[in-house]
Amino acid sequence: MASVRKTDKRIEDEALVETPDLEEFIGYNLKRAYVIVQSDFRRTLGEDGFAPRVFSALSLVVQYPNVTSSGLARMLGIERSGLVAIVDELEGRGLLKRTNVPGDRRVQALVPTAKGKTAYAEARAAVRAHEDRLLSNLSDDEKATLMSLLGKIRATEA
Amino acid sequence: MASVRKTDKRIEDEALVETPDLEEFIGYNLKRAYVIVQSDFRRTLGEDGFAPRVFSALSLVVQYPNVTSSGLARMLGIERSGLVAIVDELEGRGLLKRTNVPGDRRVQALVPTAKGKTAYAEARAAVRAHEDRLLSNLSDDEKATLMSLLGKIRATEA
DNA sequence: TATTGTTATACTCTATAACTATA
DNA sequence: TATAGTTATAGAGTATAACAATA
Repeated sequence: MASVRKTDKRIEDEALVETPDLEEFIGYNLKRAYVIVQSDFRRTLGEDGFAPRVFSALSLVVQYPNVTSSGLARMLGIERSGLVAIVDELEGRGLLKRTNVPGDRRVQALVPTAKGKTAYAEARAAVRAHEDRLLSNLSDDEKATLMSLLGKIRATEA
Repeated sequence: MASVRKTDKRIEDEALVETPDLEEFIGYNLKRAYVIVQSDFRRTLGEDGFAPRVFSALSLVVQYPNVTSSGLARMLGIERSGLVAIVDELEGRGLLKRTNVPGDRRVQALVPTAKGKTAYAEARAAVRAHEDRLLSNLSDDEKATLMSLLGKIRATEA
């Protein structure tokens, strides 16, 4: 039964190690924290809500109208082949349109629709609410410090 | 050509937005930072090195000898079915052994081999070197602050 | 030659559900 | 009934390589 386990050899061994090595690594802590935030994001936005990467893409399209898929890929730090499914989903939902660019027929400018702008404003509010609620045990100062330190890590990127 | 792009409409639009909404979200910054650290981890440990989750599992097996797969799953926050491939790899490399536990024949205690302990010590040193190098633009104080803030996020977990 | 968007493909990580052998 | 380990399976997310159209 379960109560026996609390006193058996395996758990006694655990008690001998105060802090596992693992907890000393930034990478491990970063991942565990990221998983928590991401899964709360998905839970909050729900089945029919945006996945994080789709939300990110929509955000950039609304803020940078006429951005291209390749531009989006660069900003998001992923390969441009990965943008196809994301843009397909957003276009399929009627939130943006692929439009031709006069002067370069290779390129498709991504333009948010009115519906897309509205949907983004609502989703942004939902995401803000999710982070405010989930991270309510961090003060505004702590959040700002965290952002700044994460920014320092991001600044190491090649 | 590329130089034209710097003055076309798409990039002019970008200049109008100082800071994209995206950058205000903890989740987004957490993910970007995590991707950087994780990919440097993999690059540093190399083709035949441990993947992050395999390193994590080995670390816990070395520090908690006789831990079970289910125990590992709980500590790592993943489903126990996911441990099978990880433990298979570590056992296949001769770094741990699945051993029977007298008194409960359902359970397999995971015991690190001598080779496993050595391999872990070396990998741990490599991971520490990777983080020290990658995060050299953060002071020790900043790293400690970051850990503490990530710990606050982890503390929100159900 | 180089770039854009795209397709095909594969790999990693993870989850869910069900099975078996035990308890 | 419940738990440990396992299998089968599926779904994200991502990458690489190649292609057609265009520059």
